[in-house]
Amino acid sequence: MSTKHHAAAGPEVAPRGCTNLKLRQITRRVSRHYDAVVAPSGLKTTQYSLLSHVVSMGPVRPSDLAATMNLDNSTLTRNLQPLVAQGWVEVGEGSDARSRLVSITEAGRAKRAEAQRLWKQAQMALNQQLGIERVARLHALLDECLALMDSSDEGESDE
Amino acid sequence: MSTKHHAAAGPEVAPRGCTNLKLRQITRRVSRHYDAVVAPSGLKTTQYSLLSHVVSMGPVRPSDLAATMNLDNSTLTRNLQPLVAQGWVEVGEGSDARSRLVSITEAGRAKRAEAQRLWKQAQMALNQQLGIERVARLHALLDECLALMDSSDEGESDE
DNA sequence: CTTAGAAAGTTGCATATGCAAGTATTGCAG
DNA sequence: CTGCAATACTTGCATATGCAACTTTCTAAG
Repeated sequence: MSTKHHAAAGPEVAPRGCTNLKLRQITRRVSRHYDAVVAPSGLKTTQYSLLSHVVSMGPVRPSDLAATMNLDNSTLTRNLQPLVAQGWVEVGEGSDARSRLVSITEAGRAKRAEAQRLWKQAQMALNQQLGIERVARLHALLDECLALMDSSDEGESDE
Repeated sequence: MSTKHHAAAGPEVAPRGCTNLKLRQITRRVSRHYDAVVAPSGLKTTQYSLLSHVVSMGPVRPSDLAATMNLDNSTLTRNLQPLVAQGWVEVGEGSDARSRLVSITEAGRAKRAEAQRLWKQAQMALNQQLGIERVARLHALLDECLALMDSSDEGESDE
């Protein structure tokens, strides 16, 4: 026997190809699709996601926002800038002098609602193209993977 | 009927959440992992992928390389630059005066082999973390999605 | 009070990514 | 030969992304 145990239906064949490459490819594809559909609102989809998180998380500390979105703090700092420049979010003072609080503005809330309609179109078009059942399976699988990676990374570092 | 066909077990519940967001999140996570493992070779994983494609596609036209990798031509042009600067690939003249041909150098081939060992470690660590069976399912699903998006985009444009 | 560390963000540097517009070339109709 | 359209890249512009190093503040010892 080659690898080790295996139940009736699951021979443990190592998956072929590079997971990272496949993910990057499909992500580029999918992002281009969403970006094209959402573009009329003046938002990139990355900005739409960020704006949505600011809405749902209320006034929030940058580091919490970054952690939730799986973004590096420095990336978050910079991704906020175009949104601030457009007046869609505000970065105010936090509890300390070192902290900040990110919050949505009225204009931001409106822009987000506008973009949300377009987002929905993009999502529905994708569901159509891939088949709703397949998209559902994809979501489930991605959620599982994300959860597994989160739990593993908890006690990392070197020790 | 609502959408169309469906087998016994598939009630067509619209998937929740944003496919694009989920993909981007997991891709960031996974890329950071691969990048960390492959870093000692001096390559980012994007560069490793590109180098690998140049190896396997032999001397190749930039636009074919870009198409295969699902990259915009302009992105490809620029992604090649660091590799050229390091002497890992060469961009020579093509059949015409406007075309080019991208090819691997000896140093590039060696570097790719070096990075491949690290890549394999990264992939195995991921298989371990997520479970090999889940990774296999993910690959299969991503391949399906990519194929469906490819076929749909064929005759796009406006007409 | 003073000071070494921890905590929270920001900056410098390098790459990745795509769209629109620009540059060269080539192929073709007239 | 001319000129226009198609081809094949490249550039300009803006954003996204992360790591390492830096700045400012706060906290806890002494």
